[in-house]
Amino acid sequence: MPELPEVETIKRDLEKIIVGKKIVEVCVHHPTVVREPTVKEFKKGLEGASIKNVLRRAKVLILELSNGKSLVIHLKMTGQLVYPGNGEKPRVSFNLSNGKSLDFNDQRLFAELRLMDDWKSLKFIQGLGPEPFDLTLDKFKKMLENKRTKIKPLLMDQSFISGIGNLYASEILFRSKIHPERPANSLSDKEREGLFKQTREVLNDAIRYKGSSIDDYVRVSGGKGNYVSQHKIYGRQGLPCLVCRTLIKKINLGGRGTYFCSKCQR
DNA sequence: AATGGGACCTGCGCGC
DNA sequence: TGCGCGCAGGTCCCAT
Repeated sequence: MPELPEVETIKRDLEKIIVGKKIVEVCVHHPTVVREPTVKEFKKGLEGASIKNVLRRAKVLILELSNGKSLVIHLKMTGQLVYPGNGEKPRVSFNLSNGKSLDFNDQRLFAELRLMDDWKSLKFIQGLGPEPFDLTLDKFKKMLENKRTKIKPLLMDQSFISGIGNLYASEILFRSKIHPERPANSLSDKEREGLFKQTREVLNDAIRYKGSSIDDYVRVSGGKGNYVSQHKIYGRQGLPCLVCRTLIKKINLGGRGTYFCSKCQR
């Protein structure tokens, strides 16, 4: 579930809290989440290092360490980073020199932790499309040309544009008044411009509200993100559209729940 | 090339 | 009350 706004929120929270702190001990309670290298090497490479810098690329968090290595964290759907640890048994805990711990939780064990020499060499990172905020309108328009794919799965395609997932794709398309099944290359100039604008606006607003706390997403403090109060379409199937009162539909698109208003979105 | 499905997981809510 | 099932979605992988 954590998409760009949630991961960006965690990044900004972490930046304030853990930069400059030293990791004294790493406890791996569930080895499944450590994907690279071995658990032993993972611990060895982290213990004694301090955190120099926190970065975000797409939905991925990167903690750059004083020893030149990087801790790469993909939260997937249910991953959480909580500081200070709240006593619930985490999958992995990073004990810091101040006696507190940064806890990594992940109910469904989809998340991935990696300790790497060069995070940019990770295949997933290499395959990523541009960050939404790095794009210009012209570039974005060109990207949509010759794409016959349905627009919603395309927005969620990380090799096309990075950071947008199921929730924000629905919100962006509703506000752009574009039907999620429209072929990308069928969008008019005006629609492409609107889509570009709404993409930035929705993601920016969501960051301002500190993300959407549905399912497992919490901030590093354990607090919630408040963008759910601004949702107009996601999760509202059967309820009246906030603009025209038409009942909101839910369909399956690319295996994902897709919410839209059949009157507002054409 | 694009699309569809299954796999990975677990907890929750639903129907019976 | 309890059980089994489907669903939730990020990403990879395979088949068509």
